[in-house]
Amino acid sequence: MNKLPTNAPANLCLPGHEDHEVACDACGLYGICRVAGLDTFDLEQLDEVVTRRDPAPRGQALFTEGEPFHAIYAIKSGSFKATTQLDGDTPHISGFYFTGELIGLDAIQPGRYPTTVTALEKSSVCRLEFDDLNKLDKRLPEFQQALITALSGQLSQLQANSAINQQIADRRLATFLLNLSLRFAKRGMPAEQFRLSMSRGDIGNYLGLAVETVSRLFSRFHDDGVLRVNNREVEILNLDALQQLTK
Amino acid sequence: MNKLPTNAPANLCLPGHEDHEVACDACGLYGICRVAGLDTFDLEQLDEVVTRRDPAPRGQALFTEGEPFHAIYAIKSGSFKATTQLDGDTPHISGFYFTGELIGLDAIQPGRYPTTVTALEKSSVCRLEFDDLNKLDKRLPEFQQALITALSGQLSQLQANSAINQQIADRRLATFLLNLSLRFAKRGMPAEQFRLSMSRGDIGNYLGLAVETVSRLFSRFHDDGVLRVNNREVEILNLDALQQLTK
DNA sequence: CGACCGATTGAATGACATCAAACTAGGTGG
DNA sequence: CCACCTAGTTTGATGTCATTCAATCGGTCG
Repeated sequence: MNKLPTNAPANLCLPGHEDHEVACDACGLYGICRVAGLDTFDLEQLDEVVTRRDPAPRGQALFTEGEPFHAIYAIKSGSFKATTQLDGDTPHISGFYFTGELIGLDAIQPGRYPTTVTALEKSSVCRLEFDDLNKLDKRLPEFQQALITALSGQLSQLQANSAINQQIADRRLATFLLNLSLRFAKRGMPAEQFRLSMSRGDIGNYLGLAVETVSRLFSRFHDDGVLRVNNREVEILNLDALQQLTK
Repeated sequence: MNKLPTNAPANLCLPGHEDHEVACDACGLYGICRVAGLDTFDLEQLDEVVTRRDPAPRGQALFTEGEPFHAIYAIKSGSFKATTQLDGDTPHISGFYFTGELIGLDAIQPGRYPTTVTALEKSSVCRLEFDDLNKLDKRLPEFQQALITALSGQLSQLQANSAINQQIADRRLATFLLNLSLRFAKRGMPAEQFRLSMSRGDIGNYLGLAVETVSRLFSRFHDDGVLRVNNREVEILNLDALQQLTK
């Protein structure tokens, strides 16, 4: 199996028309776009496979749980949450997606989207229609290799995050914050200062903690000098201490 | 992209030399073996890509955390646990693998195995060496498609299992047991009666609960008529009640 | 400016961890 | 084959920590 070069020459595949957008070479679809022939600035070929959508406002759903799979998405700007409505109960948040990350890979095999994915803020995405992939023809193996890379990466990241099952609330929130920090850094954003696009309620739901507990933990981390927290603005002041909490 | 037929004609790829082994058409590697040309009983071609290993005794490691990725494995018989040794702390169990399932898919992208995987009982595996895949040549796209299917399936299953983060212990254990039941059923084994190959300690570690709590829950489920529990032997008596507990 | 939603903080209840001890099963060696 | 030993499991009593209920504060939008 051919290995995909991890550091290929940077090349824009689509011009950004929005501020704070991730450049294509820092995007989870990059390897895929590149393979699809989108690294040459040929808009005609481009439109056949990847389409750029109008920005989605906060709360808008990209797709809904149970909907037939048709496309995967890459986030150009903004962020999303994935929820499952297990029966008539309150929905459960199974994950968050940020700028540069891929959405929908977990829908390929089941053939249906297992979650509803909604925008946490005004967000824009690139959309890769799966039915159009036959147009790739000879480049299919390369494309598949890029897809396998992305899939395996998501799988390992999800596994690594399973320490979040730990019983102590400190540990869960610390793990969560470090995970966010790592993902931001991976896309070239500051690792130690960021804005949470999700509410305390969302964080609590995701971590299996009460809203009040999350709030209290933020306050305690703040008082202990680990974080500087101002509403949704977070700055990591003591990285070591935060990492120590995850152990 | 070509769709892989989900119900292909059954064909053994390797003769079982051990009791209780899963048949190849119920194995996670089946789609992959089939594509690799192993559905014809050609042992010479077979040996180039998939190798059958001697049964591993309980406690033996298939590979170790951090080891360079070289192969994926399919379980012919037995079961395994995946652990991460986060720093010098006690190891954390991130998942279990059972007969017919694939191990190592999460190592492709990082290029290293993110966990140590050890046998919970005497177990045998088929091993697919990744370096040998160039021998597949023209069948590579088919193989890749099978791999993508397997990866996406694992990803969606892992996501679906995230409800295990919920705070109530009842819910966690019920979710865990139903997940096991589903996975056994998928391989043609009885869904309502099975033997746990892992200890109470392992279950507690995985779910983020104390051993004593796990034991108490089993006792309570037993007393409530939801389960019949005798040491590691489990029988689900009231499926509805168990499903109700997960909500 | 007032209403509403999200975030914070306090006090009381309840659930799970911890400590401790008895019991069981499986395996080993005499 | 049996006695023993060890690891695993179960059960009880106590303490701790997170949830729950409740009230207040702050920011945003109409």
